[in-house]
Amino acid sequence: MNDKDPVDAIVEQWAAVRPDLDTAAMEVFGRIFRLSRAMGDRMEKAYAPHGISRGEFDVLATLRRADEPYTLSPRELSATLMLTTGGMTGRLDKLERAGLLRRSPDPHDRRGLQVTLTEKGLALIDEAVGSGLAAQTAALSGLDTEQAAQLADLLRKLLTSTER
Amino acid sequence: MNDKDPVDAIVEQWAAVRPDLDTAAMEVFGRIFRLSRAMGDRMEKAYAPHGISRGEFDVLATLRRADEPYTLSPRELSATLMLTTGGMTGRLDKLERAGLLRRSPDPHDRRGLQVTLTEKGLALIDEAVGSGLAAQTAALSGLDTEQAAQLADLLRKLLTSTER
DNA sequence: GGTAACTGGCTTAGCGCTAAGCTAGTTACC
DNA sequence: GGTAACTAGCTTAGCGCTAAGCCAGTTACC
Repeated sequence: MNDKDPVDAIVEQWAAVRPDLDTAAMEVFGRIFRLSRAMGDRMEKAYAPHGISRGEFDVLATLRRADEPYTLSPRELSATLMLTTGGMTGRLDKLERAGLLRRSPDPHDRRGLQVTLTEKGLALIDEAVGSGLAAQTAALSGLDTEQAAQLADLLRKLLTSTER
Repeated sequence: MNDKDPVDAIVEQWAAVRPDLDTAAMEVFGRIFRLSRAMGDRMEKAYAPHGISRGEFDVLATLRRADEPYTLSPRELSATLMLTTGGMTGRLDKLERAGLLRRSPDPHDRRGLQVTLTEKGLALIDEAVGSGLAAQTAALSGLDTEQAAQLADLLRKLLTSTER
């Protein structure tokens, strides 16, 4: 079963002091937690040279995926990024100050805003997304193509079954 | 290939606006990020009835796994939990105030401390760990035993190849 | 045995988030 | 057409973390 990893060590410790526990699920989620944290740190480092944080990347990337004219409302952004509106206000403030996006009034609803990528924001995200994907691809290189596909499939199954 | 999930949707959007990008690694890490966040929220809810947060659970669980006499130094705790010493000071303060652990001087090193689980802390963690594992087991129930084992194996491989 | 480098735990400032509440503007309904 | 319920975005207080720096105590080395 390959080398032991930190999660195996924890599972063994539990087995020693609490042999009654069923730790099977920990073998999956314990690793997901650790991978998420480790990879999150790497993404942060991958984006840092572009002058943005991971959270800010997510905002720019969401606008980029919206395609021309790269416009969404703060509400749409906070919904897709699972962020409170207060948190989104802060991110937009920083990105607007950096000249990467622009807030303008929504012509159809005077309560609302339109958030649009600037030229500078578009150029930056188009570079940064490459750095991020490269970091992820490198981290995945320990698995061959078939294993990676199998892993993605199992994770999709777990995600859809969990999100309900 | 099963149902589409949110990560599939994002991958498709990227393919539409930036068909040059290789998004294969995103299929793995995008799901790991989402699962980690969703499951993290659930763990928080699983521990809340016991009056502790997830971070506090981790401290108590690490002491519990240390076995009798359930004692470690703040330094050891912050190292295994990948936390700065400042962050650990805060967690220990809260848990000590709640009577779940005790700080006492290290007899061999007057700079150091020994952190020990109290009776109350031991009783609490022994209950809470069951709630946490139950939540994880429930979340994993969408996969059969073989799929779960296969997923755990692939994640172990990814984790060990990544942590270097 | 005295000094320099290091280590353990704590404190502080700063960051990014949430939860709750606010105001301005919109929708539904009688 | 007037009121009640709702919605968009922002503000504030509070939380938990990190990074940096501090002091007391320990180790290494000449």
